[in-house]
Amino acid sequence: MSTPIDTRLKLMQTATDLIWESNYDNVGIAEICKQAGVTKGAFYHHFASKAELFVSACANDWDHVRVSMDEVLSPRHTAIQQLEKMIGLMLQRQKGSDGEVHICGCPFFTAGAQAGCEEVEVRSAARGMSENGILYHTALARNLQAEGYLNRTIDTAQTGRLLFQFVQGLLMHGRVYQDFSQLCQDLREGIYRLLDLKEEYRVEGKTCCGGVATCSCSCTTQAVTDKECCAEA
Amino acid sequence: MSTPIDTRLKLMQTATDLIWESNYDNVGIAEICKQAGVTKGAFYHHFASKAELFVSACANDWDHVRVSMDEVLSPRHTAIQQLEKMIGLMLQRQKGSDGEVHICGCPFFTAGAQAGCEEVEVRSAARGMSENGILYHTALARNLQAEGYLNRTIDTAQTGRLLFQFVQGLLMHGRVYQDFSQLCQDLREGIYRLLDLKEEYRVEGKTCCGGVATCSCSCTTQAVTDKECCAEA
DNA sequence: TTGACAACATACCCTTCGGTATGTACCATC
DNA sequence: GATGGTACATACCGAAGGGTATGTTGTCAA
Repeated sequence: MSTPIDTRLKLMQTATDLIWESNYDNVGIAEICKQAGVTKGAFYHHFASKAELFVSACANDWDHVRVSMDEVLSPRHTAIQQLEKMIGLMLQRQKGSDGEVHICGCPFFTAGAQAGCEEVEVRSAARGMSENGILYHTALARNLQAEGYLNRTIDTAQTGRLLFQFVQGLLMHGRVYQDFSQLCQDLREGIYRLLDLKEEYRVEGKTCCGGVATCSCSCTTQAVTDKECCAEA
Repeated sequence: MSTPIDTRLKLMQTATDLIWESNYDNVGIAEICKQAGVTKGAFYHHFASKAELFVSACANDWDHVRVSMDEVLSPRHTAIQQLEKMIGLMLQRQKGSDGEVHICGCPFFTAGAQAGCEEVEVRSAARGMSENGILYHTALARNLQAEGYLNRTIDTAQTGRLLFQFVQGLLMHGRVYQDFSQLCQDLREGIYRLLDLKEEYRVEGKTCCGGVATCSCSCTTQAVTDKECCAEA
């Protein structure tokens, strides 16, 4: 027997999944309810509106992502390890729970861009997610800078923005083309260039995730370097 | 008295404007007709569906943009002039006809990302627009490489993709934050880093378009360098 | 003059969607 | 065992959206 908490979580999770694969406007409450196996009555018992569901789903998703991100940026790792882990995390997110690759970008950022000029709550939530992302990218840039991995002194706040913006554009592009191999290569190359990472710390993207549509390697959050990640190759 | 061609053009132009400021799903045929000053009967006389209008509007918009882009990449200009002109063109596009700044990104790329997994015609048209954009960015990278403006030898096709993806991500971000000054700075800095442009050819973004919400300088397609652009400052 | 066709205009249809109103099963508390 | 609140389920509503059916007007060739 499911508890009210279960129902609420199931709705948020289902909404995240469906919106991720499509978009906020395209996903109806009816479909969310159907996929979640609950009725509209249950939905409106837990959420005042579709927008409120979205905001809650954002918060819920971020709660999970934040844990991974905090682990990635843990002081236990060197900055270069943090970078590799961050890249692994981004790629990992584009895989479904079944391991199949489906590049959908970030569900909430995408939705924020989608929502046009209306629905302030939705835009505000998406904006908050962006700010979170930029914060972590900025911290990563700062760490890399401090530990001497970069060729020149950079404005870390700006670099955080540049990294975030690039990654979002990349994922949007990947969403259209669904070429995971190219995504892997471009992600690495773009990040390296935006950071101006010293040559000796760069890893050739081509050696990793060389599959065309599905990725057979294990770029999980556990992977530290590309070589470790693709140790079996 | 307006001709049928006028009506058709007006519908495409209005659709472009409205979709640019909102998104494909959010803009209804009724509103497009209302803004264009025609009736639904006229609309469906010229277009079989909303999707067909979108595809036609894409083609129409690209016809205009292509002319500017060809001028920018004309062999009459040095590669560094081409780069500066390209940057100017991108920023120029974020201004309305009244000169007021409203960062909306690229209407068609955005729509492509928005359309979720449905509406193949729309996705296909948006994809075509991306390919056009990448083509021109690749050519620019090739020219810069050939004329010795870059620090290292790069894969120009990949660099074209990276530039395009970054710019799209940047504009999406700008769409949310509407900070034109930051957009100018980040656009320059990101492009310079992705290209690894030699230091002496880099222009400080801060000196240009320093306004917060509105840009008083004349970063038109005519501007060649930042200094020329902001000559009056 | 008339037939035909392009170029609309008006009214209407059907589906979908977000949201609501109301009913009900269950469970704890007094 | 009556009461009340939580957690739903069912049925329904009004608006909006894409699309259609049909009527009207102007033009032009035969």
